[in-house]
Amino acid sequence: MAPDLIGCHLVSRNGKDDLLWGVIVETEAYSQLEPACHGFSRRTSSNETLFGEPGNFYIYRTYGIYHCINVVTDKPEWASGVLLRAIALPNEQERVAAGPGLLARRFGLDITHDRRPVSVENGLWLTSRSSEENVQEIVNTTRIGITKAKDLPWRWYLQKSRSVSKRAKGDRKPCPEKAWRPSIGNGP
DNA sequence: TCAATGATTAGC
DNA sequence: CTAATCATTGAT
Repeated sequence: MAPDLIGCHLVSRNGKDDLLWGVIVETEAYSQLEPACHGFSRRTSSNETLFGEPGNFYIYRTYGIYHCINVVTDKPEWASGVLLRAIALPNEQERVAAGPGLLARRFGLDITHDRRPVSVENGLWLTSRSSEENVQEIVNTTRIGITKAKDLPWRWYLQKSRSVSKRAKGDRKPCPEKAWRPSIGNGP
């Protein structure tokens, strides 16, 4: 799911003529089976969404000040999701959505949006990838900003995008192509 | 109840 | 490199 979401759009409708959208250019995968995932430890009220229905947004507060946006990807009881790390806005002049915290801030999303469905009705949804050529430029590396399960190659980003998160560029070597598809499962 | 930490970012 | 800042977690 994580590489598949690269090139897709995140769209937010705040009013009749108020549409905010951008191209997802950086994602990370998290699975219940590995300790970096919020669903690795026992099910609690705070990670409940991750254990719930797929197709919902899992949004949590991090480091006291920011929020991170995830898409729940597995069936109930199978906690796994995709973290949206960076989005390229159309006509982008600045790095406004480069990094998960900045992304959430730019789209005005916080804990009150947690567990809402990915849907037009909800005013927040995803679209299909605009073109196949984007896929050719996807880079696969290990994940960022975690201390556990550092070696899993579960981060993807568009090479050409200026909007990947700050630590994303330079400091990580691309992983072998065969690592694109996780070798371990996405659930128990 | 308390101390430590974190899927972050900005600033030096 | 560290501060900011607070929900969550695990130990006491």
